[in-house]
This record gives sequence, structure tokens and C-alpha cells, in this order.
Amino acid sequence: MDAVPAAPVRPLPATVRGARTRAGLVAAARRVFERDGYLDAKLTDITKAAGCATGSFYTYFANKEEVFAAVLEQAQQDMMHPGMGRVNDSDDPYAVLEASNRAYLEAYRRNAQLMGLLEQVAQVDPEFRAFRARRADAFVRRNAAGIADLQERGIAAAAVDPMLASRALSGMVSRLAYATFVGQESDGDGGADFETLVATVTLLWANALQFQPPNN
Amino acid sequence: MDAVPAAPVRPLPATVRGARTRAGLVAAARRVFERDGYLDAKLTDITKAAGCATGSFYTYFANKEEVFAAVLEQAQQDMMHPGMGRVNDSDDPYAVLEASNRAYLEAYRRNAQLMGLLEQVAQVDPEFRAFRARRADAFVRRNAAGIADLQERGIAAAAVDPMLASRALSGMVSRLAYATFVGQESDGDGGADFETLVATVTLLWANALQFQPPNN
Amino acid sequence: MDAVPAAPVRPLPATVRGARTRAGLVAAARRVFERDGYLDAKLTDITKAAGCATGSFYTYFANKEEVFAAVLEQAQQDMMHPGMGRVNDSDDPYAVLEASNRAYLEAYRRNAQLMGLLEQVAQVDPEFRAFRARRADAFVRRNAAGIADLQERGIAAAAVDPMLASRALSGMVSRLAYATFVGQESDGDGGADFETLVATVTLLWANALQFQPPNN
Amino acid sequence: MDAVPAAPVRPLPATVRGARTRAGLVAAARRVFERDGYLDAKLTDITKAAGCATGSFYTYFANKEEVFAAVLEQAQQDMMHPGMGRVNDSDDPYAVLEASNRAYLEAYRRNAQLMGLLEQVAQVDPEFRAFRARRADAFVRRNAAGIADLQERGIAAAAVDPMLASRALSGMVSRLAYATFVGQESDGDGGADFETLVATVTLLWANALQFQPPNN
DNA sequence: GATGAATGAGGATTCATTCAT
DNA sequence: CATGAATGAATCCTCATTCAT
Repeated sequence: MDAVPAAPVRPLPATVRGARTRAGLVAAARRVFERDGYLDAKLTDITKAAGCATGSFYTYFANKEEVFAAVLEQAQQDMMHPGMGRVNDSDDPYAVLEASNRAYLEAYRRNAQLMGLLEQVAQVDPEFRAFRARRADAFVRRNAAGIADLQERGIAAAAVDPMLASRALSGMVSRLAYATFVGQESDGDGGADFETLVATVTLLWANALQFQPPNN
Repeated sequence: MDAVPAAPVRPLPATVRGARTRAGLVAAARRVFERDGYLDAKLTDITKAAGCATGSFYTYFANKEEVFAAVLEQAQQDMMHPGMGRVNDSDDPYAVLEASNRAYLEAYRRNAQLMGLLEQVAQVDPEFRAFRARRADAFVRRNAAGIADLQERGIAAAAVDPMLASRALSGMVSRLAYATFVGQESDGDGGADFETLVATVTLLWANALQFQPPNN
Repeated sequence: MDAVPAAPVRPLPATVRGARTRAGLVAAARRVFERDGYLDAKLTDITKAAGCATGSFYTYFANKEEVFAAVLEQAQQDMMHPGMGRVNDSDDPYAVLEASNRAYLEAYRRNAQLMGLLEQVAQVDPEFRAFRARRADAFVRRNAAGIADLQERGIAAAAVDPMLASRALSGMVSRLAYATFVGQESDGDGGADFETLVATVTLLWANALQFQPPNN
Repeated sequence: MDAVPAAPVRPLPATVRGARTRAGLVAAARRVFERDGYLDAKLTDITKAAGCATGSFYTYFANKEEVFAAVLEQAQQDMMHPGMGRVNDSDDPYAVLEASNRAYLEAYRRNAQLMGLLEQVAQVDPEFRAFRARRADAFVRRNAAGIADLQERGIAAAAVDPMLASRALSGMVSRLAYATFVGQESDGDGGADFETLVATVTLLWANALQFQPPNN
């Protein structure tokens, strides 16, 4: 589920050589994309960086979108953010929330360049716009479920629609992640240190939902 | 202040005719941009839409960026969001916050297409990236000042760095605005009705900062 | 005689204001041509430099060639080189030759930029190519007549066709003038000092024709 | 040494087909340049003449300058003028001089169109202006060395600075070559026959330096 | 599978010249 | 006479994609 777009079940290379070439292209593509941006990346730059001929590209991909999809796919596992799926744990909800936020922000930071790239591509290619929307939506839904659960258990006291609240709060986190890790531009600091980030975001989130102290 | 980029003090047309042509071009540009997106907009489409010759475009603008800057400039007043600058009013802080959020979201909704466009252009043109960053920063700072004020007055009880909190909460609002008004994509509703939006966002914000009930 | 081309008897301005505008345009044109070169000079730069409207240009000139012709015409008097027309003077032929060369080189030096311009325009516009050829030819013929005269009088002993010799020797001088005063490029010295130039050129010329010492 | 400009070590085609196409483009370019002149030559005319697509041009050259450089390069060997480098031969200096002049003029005549083209391009493109200057300078220096040698050996009696004399006399020859072979313009003859040219130029040169009869 | 040359549609940009005011 | 906005033909150059070797 959540398949990367533009990947029409092209059979993976049969030969070992083929696999190597394809892998080289994907790696080169990621490098070139991160260096030049998606739009300014030329297919020939990618093949040049991969050390193979222009034509070889088309043995494995139909176009730029497809390589980008492959790059994304390759990074997916790492980008999978745990979310708040396990909020109804025996653990302290606040701690769970904090762990979730930390995991999300860490993953974002690790793949910051790629996330920035995805943002760029989404502005340009409808398929990736949809892809991004799907991912965001999954994240939002997971968090919405968590919120609803906390509300039911009386831990989140705020009387808000879980879905809308999740949209707002999940957005708050992802926005901050983008601003901090991608849009650094020049500043140098701009963003507080990582732990402060996690702590603040978690606190705001918990406050917003009016987390109640565990009653026991 | 907060000048739109790529606008190197090109003298405005001296003649009435010139002013009319220029205005026509800006209007046409906005239409074409909103219809085709920034990247797919052809200069000739703009002149065609404006009903003038290709060359006339270059009487007023050096390139696409410059017209886009002009489009932006023309929309600036309306996009000016009041912010929370007057939080320390005699009014109820919660009401002030709500008014501020409503104003922001209304302005965003009114200029949704343009905001989407700006997002797109920012991904492509560093000057507009900087411009967007400047605007966002101004918004964040204003809100940070408001938060600090509320903290001093004991109304906002949460022990958070005002700047970071503002970054997070301002981001929450703008992100939601973008998702709601620009990224509607397909779903018919997707977003709750406008008033619910305002109410929820305001509630989450106030909760996050632990607004205290007015003591009287 | 020796009319500058592209000057189709356009009536000079009737009004005083007109005369002033025209003069301003010619002066501005010379400045712009010398600064940007003929090809890169834009008509609008000229009008801008002259401080008048684009359209005004066409009140006095039909195109770039015509202004350039006017610029040339205005400089003609100064560029008129005395030549060797008076070689059969009572004066010492060597002294006459030297005076002639000095005069030519001085005139060239004074109008070096313009001469370079003319060279450039001649490469581009057939009319000015012809003009330059006419001027060169006149110079050559005058010198050829001088040479023939000296030969008849037994002063120039070399048995050469006067016309061909003049072509060679006149070319020698003008070439050196161009190389020295126009094509300096970078060197800094490149050319010996002016008097050495005159002396050497004169000596070579006299030697080439085997000037005989005055027999008396 | 004496590299043609604008040729940034673009690797020559790897394939035979590539070499053929490139060669075809260079040949076509020369034809078009000679037909239309450098400035009026359109890139598409060149590809059309070469029978290939517009884009193929850019596989081998970045722009007009680069093809022109290639055309020049291809003609270099033939344009290499022997000069007077071997004046201190056992041969009769006069004969050596004459041979040198003949060789120079023959090479010039063979490549007259190209020389004219170079003159034109030099007026327009600084890189080629420098190139022309370099070539001219090499020629001048070689001849200056020859003159100095003759002076030392007492053959050239004229008391002139060898460098300046070479500048003048080399210029005389090249100027005459240009006037004769390139600037023919209209006149049917204009220039005497080739042998007369060689003889006259040689005589004037030898006289100018006051060649002494071999003493034996 | 790999190679890399060939393709060519498509769009931005320039600037001399006109002409209504 | 002066003004300056409007015109639009004309070219350069890019680069994703194909295909013969």
C-alpha cells in the first residue's frame, strides 16, 4: 500500500549487471536531484553521474518521474514514521506522544533533502502531489485515531473533532520539520536544538488537547 | 518594506496608455498563472490574453519572474494579514486570537490560488523562496511578540519559548490554510466548514499556550 | 567629392530647435558608437544619450547607417590627411615625405577610435566598405602621383610601378597607424614613441624608393 | 601553441558516425560563412547545409564562435606561412626573402575568403581579435628576427629598430595581400598579376632595409 | 544489455521602426 | 517637432527520447 507513483510494474533487471546498472542510476539520480533540484536535473547528468550511456537510462526508467519514484521507494523504509499508532499502550500517553514526535522528526531530519525534493516535485507533478497527499493523509488518520482514543479514555479533554485536530497538529509538526530541516536557508541556528524542538512540540500538542494527568 | 523580489525599480509607465497596457498584462498574467501554473505559463499566452504584442511584454517586464512579482505586489494589500499584533488590547485575549485567526484564514481563502502559486514559485525561484520566507518570518515574529506579551501578563501559562511556540502554532495555522484552501485536490469537502476551522484552530492554540480564564 | 554614404540629401533641420536636436543626436551617436561599437549600439541608447525620445531619431535619420554617416561627415575635416600632394615642392623631398607621414599619423591618432569604428562598419556594411575603399584609393592615388613625379625627377630611383608601390607603401603606413593607435589591445607600449614611428616609416619609404641625395 | 579560441577542449566524437557528422558541419559552416559572411550566417543554415538536425549542431559546438574556430583550425596548416625564419641560410638573402613573400602571398590567396572572414570576425569577437593579433605578432616577430640577423651580418644596412621595421614591412605585405585578394570589390583587375606583386613587394622590402649586394 | 549520436518541436528574447497623441 | 508605447518577425538554444550499431 501507499505505492510510489509512476512505477508501472517494470520488471526488475534479470541480470546481475542489469541490477548493478539500475542501482547505480538510482543512486546517481538521488545525488543529482539533491544537487540540482528535480527540475534542473538533466537525464544526461544522471547517466553521466552513473557512468553509463544515455540510452541505458531508458532500459530501466521511462522518464524522470520514474527514477524519482525509484529514489523515493528506495528511501521509503527509512521514511516510514511510526506515528502514534500505539497510543493506547500501557505506557504514559505523554511519553508515547513524545516518542512519536521524536521518531517523526528524526526521520524527517535524516531525509531532509529528499523531503524537500518531494515538496518540489509535488508542486510540479500531479502524481507526486497525490502521493504526498496520501502519505500525509495516512499520518493524519493515524494521529486522528490516536486522538479519538485518548478522548474516549478521558485523557484528551479538549472537545474537538479528532480528524480536524489531527490535521492541525500533525500539520504543525510536519511544517516545523520542513521549516527546520529543509528551509534553513541561511540562519545557522534558526531552529532551536533538536531536543527542545521535540519537547516544545510535544508540550504544545498535549496542551492543545488538554492532556489530563494520569489519575491514580 | 517586504518588497516583492525581482522588481528592480522599473519606472512605471509615463503615459496613460502605458499604464493601461501594463495593468492589462498583470491581470492577464494572473489569469494565465492561475490557469496553467507558473511553470507552464508561456509568455506569449500572457500577451495573447492581454491582447497585445509579444514585444510589449518586455516594455514592462524583463521576464516571467518580474510579472509574477507584479502580480504579487498588486495582491499584497489584500494579503496583508492582521496578525496578533494587538493582543494586548483591552479585549478578551481569546476573542482577539480568534479574530486574528479568522482574518488570516479569510485572507488566505480569498487569495488561495495565488498562495498556491507562490508556493510553487518558491520551490523554483530562490528570490521568491526568500520572499516567502520573509513574509512567513514577519508573521511568526508578530505572533511571537503576542505570545511573549500574554506570558508576561500571565494569560499564557505554558512555559515555552515564545519564538519557537510561534513557529509551531503559526505554522499550524498556515499549513491548515494551505491544506484546506489550496490542496483540496479531489475531495468534495475534505475540510470542515470555515467557522469550525476558525474555532478549532483557536481553541488548539489557546489550549497549547494554556490560556487562563480572565480573573475577575 | 568623396561623399559619405547613406546621406540621401536629407534637408537639414529648419528650426533652431531641430538643429540642436540633430546635433545632440550626432554627438550622442559618436559617444555610443565609441563606447559600444557600431554593432552593439542600440538606437535607443543613442536617443537616451541624446536625451530625446526614440521617435525623434527618425526625424533626422533613417537608420543607424545614416547617423554613422553623419558622425563621419562631422569628423571629415579633421580626418582629411594632407597626403603627399605637394611633393614636387621646392622643398627637400625627404622633408616633404616626412611631413606628410607625420600629418597622416597625427590625424589618425586624433581620430583613432573613429577609424577603428570605420573599419568595423566597413566589415558589415557594403556602403561604408565602398566609402573606405574610395578614401584609401584617393590616398593611394595621390601618393602614386607623388612617386611618379619623384621618379621622373630622378629622385626616386627604384624601378617600380608607381601605383603598385603606392599601394604597398601607403598600406604600410595606414596599417601601422591602425595597429598602433587602434589595435593597442593590452600591451602598454606596443608601439614606439610617435616621433620614432614617423622617422622609421619615412626612412623605410624613402629607402624603398631609393631616394637619391639631392645633387647639387 | 597559437590555439584557435573558443575551443574548450570539447572531446572529439568517439564514433565514426560522429566524426563524419562533425566534419560535415565544419565543412558546411565554412561554405555558409563564405557565402553569407559570419554575421549573417544562421545556425540553421549550417545544419541545413550539413543535412542534419538543428540539435546535432550543439552536439559538437556551443555556438557560432566555436564552429568558426573549428573552421579556422581545420585551415591552419595551410595558412601557416613559412615566414623568413631561415634567412640566415646559405642562400642569397634576396632570394630567401622573395621565396618567403611568395609563400605568404600564395597562402593568403589560397585562403583569401577565410582571411576576409577572420578580419570580419575579429571586428566583432574579442577572442578572435586576440587570435588574429597573436598570429600577426608571431609573423612580425619572425620577420624581426630575420631583419636583426641581416643587420648583424651587414646585409641589411638600414639603421632601424628591427621590431618596428618588421611591423611596418610585414604590415605592408599583409595589407597588400588583403587589399588584393580580399578587397577586390569591383575592379576587374585592381591588382597587378601575382608575380609582379611578389617582385615589387620584395624589391621594396629589400630596398627599405638597404640590402647590400653580396660581396664576393 | 549498452552505447551515444541524432532528432526537432518549442519558447524566450531583441530591437528597428511606426504612428497616434 | 517631440514623444514613447506598440509592434512582431526572426533566431538561438534546450533536452527528453529514439534507435542503429
